[in-house]
Amino acid sequence: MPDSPRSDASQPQARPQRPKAAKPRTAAAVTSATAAAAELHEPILSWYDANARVLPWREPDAGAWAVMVSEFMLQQTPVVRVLPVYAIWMDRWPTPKALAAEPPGEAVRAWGRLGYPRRALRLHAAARAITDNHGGEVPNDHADLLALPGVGTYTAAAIASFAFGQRHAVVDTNVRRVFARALGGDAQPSISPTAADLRRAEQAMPLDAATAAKWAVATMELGALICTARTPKCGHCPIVERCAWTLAGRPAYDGPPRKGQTYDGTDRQARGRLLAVLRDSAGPVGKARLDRAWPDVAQRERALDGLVADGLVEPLARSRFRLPI
DNA sequence: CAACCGTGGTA
DNA sequence: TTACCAAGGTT
Repeated sequence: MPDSPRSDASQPQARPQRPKAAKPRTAAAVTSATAAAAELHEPILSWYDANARVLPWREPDAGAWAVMVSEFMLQQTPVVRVLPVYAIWMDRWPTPKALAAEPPGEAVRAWGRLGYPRRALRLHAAARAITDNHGGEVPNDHADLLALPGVGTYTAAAIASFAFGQRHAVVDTNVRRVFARALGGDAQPSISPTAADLRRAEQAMPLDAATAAKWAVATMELGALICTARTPKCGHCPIVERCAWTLAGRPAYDGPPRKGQTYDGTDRQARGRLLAVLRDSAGPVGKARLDRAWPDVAQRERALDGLVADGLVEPLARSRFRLPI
């Protein structure tokens, strides 16, 4: 069932071949990296048992759809803001079929102010794909998951791991940061995910599928609660004694500057304002209403065109607009 | 592959 | 107050 490469140190010859020509690595180096990571397993798994947050999508009876919905909502959005929207969403659409039966605009409306509303559109499209191609059941195969709209490397691995107990490297920003510090000795991970991040996570995984699945959620939780980006709570960290960054004296971040994302006055903000008008209106809206939502004409038109092109807004006759049906 | 895509909380 | 950050994906 698990389709991730196995790293069986007892059989160096059987090292998984990597089609994309990674740097050649000796069996000894692989064994060494795996062994170092293995010492982190017990402390992190025990810490998770004692400190995991109670979240609705982690309940034993939550199901794969619950996991999938939560993963979409949690893409770039904090847990506390997801919780209320998630509850309403699951109450209204407890299955992929239920969501698939509604127009995409209803998904966009229910998405509320979670941000990145294209995620709502993609989740709706994924629900229809699941209904059409998978009998209404969230697929358990990694490749099938990856083929769904809005499901990338991380989300496919997360659903396969959290919902189906499979062995996959689940590499999000939390995990990248935990490993960058504990194994790499760096204050922060690289700006964007790298192949090295994935390789490191694969080597660090426990071999047993069930343990690997728990390891995946545990390392994420550690990054979310203890090994945080700004002021990590190293005093409460279960692996502080083995953390390469701590052992190095916690040197400051010295990499390239992180891209500061401004928001005020951007097209993104303009799109958000326009879409908010449509979300808050039961039916179609006249152009004049949208004109009032953003002062700059050129930017407003560009934003509206973009929303229409993305399928988030549907143009009607006589300069009227609505959420897509 | 760099740029784009929302929103709100916090140090 | 400004800047950074939050369970990424797509083009």
